Amino acid sequence: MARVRMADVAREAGVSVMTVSNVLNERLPVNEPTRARVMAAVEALGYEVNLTARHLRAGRTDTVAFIVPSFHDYFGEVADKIAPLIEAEGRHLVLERTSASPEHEMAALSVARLQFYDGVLLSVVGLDRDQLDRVRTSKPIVLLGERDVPDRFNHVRLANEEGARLATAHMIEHGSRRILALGCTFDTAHMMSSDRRIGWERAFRDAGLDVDARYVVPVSTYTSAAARDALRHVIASDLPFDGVFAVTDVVALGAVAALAESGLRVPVDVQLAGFDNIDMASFVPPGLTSVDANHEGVAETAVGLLRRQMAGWTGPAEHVVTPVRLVVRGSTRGGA
Amino acid sequence: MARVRMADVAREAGVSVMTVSNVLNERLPVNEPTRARVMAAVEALGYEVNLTARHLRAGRTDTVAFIVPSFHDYFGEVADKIAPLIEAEGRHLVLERTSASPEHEMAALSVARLQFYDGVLLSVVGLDRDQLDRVRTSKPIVLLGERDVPDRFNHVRLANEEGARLATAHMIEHGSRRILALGCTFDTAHMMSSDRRIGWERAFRDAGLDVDARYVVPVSTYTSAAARDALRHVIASDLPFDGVFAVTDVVALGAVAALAESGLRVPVDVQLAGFDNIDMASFVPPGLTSVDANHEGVAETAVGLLRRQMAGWTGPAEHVVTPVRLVVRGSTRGGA
DNA sequence: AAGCGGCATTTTATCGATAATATAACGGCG
DNA sequence: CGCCGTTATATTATCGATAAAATGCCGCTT
Repeated sequence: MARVRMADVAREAGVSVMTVSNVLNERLPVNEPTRARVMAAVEALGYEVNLTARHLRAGRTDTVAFIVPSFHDYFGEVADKIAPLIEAEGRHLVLERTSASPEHEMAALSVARLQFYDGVLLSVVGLDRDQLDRVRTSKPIVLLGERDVPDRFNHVRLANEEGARLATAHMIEHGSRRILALGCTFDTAHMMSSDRRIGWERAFRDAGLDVDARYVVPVSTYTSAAARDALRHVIASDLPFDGVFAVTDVVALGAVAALAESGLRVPVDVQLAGFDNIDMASFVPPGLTSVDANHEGVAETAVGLLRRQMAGWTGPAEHVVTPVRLVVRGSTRGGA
Repeated sequence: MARVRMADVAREAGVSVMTVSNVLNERLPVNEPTRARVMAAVEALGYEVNLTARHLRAGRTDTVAFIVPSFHDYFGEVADKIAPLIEAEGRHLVLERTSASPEHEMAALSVARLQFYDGVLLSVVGLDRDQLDRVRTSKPIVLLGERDVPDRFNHVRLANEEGARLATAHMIEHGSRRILALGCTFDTAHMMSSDRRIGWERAFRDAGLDVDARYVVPVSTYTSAAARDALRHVIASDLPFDGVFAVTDVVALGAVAALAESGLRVPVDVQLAGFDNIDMASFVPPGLTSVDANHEGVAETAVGLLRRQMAGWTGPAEHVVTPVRLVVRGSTRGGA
């Protein structure tokens, strides 16, 4: 592969290896004629630095990893927002995935893997506070996601509860009284969906209405297919409902399918709102009302914290909750 | 970071560094008592191997890169299919992105970056045959995508023309005569959209119908937003149409939005078919007829070719065209 | 009892770069 | 004219592992 070594360039240019290194890294000044000879040799031989050797010696990779549960949908979109921010600093971004399993997440955080990167952004889904606490590394890390995390980690998360409250309150305001919390759960092991359930509950309480636990409908996975199946069951069960708060837009899309096949009209018979405001939300008729998770803001905040850590900041970690806002579209009655 | 070195473990266990290495890599046999002492020392010190040093010495990273134009939608989904196949072999998969620019793609193929990986899967979008021909490396590489590539590279691509033909013929068969080719182009610089245009044309010819170039409607980017805008223009222009073949499902989703806002009913007034069969396609009412690009098959074929190359195969490269099939749903009249 | 083969372990050399330190060349100044 | 501080380049040591060769030890053969 990198058949040409720095030593070959040095020989070709009639200088020492260090001079070549100095020319390429602009560390120590090199006289112009020498410099030109070195550059010519580099060109002639097609030399490219061995990044692995540099890494071993210099301890730097100029690479940041974004470790996600899976590559598609939400995380792919966020990754596309993060990439330019990292590249603007002259670093590379690579994605790794964990399959959302705690073992894989721990493996990704193993000292061994971390060595490859100057910094790591980790979307935590499976690990709990204790497991995270066991991660001992001085590597710059910023955690993303809804789990509870140890104080010493920088952490960026969404205002889940507030977002769910906003969406639910909006549907209550426009006449719904029996709103399913699709994909929500009472299981506090999954913070995202239980936080959003709490927001859904609060909207009811705030409106002076009762909360009915039967309206919390979990899904087996956060996919459209599982959501569609879960909602089909509800429809078949005769539990009456006139609104659906879906825990994510992907789940909401499953709901759209189940509602359509049962002849339930959106938003006339059933109002529907999702969470994340992924691209798709504006295009699925009649437009999906969704809580904008502010990907861009999350990306900027997280990268900012990571940058600070990589620059050597040693102050206390920050725990940022980025604000959300409701984007109203045709799937609720306030929409166009 | 990796503060604990193999030498520390060796000292703790009272053996040489090589013995530790042999225990961990199971290269040479080690007596059980010694082996146990080493393992105990590893545990006690929390040692983890320095992968960078191993890479430098052993020339192996056990990591494969999938280099994509962008992280979201199609590529994210394919990546999720590829990951388990790579992991099944005990390797890691990482994603890098190129922003679809030729410079970035070349940079990704630079000798320097390639060193990090044992093999590379590259989705080619921007590079032409000549540029690819300039890539000189013996690193295992498999190219994915619709560009024309030099013979020496393994290459997997979809049956674009056939897929477009299938979708268009299906709509003709069910009564459409004026079918837009949304997102298609006459510009042969973009093979994917021109190949699909050719398939669209062939369906017309096969049916004994004339091809009208006005029905080829390009989009500025392959996004739903651009597609919606392009279709709005067509609707406003009074060019009559009764079918839309969208060059991708994402483009089709934009079409769904434009049709819905103009009150055009799918499939009664306008039939619609997309390409890729992404997850979303089954859930957007009334279900999007789409050409199944057979992600799974593409992933398996590509990984198979890569595996063979990484195992040392030196025979001629293969150029595989994976078959496609039409998945009929409610957006065309043959559907449920 | 000397010699030899096999196994467990250690020694040595190396992967390809960079940080720190050393040396050579040169010009200015008293 | 010789001493000294700069500047340019070269040497040396090192990052942390692994491949290959060397050593030491044991029992077994003859």
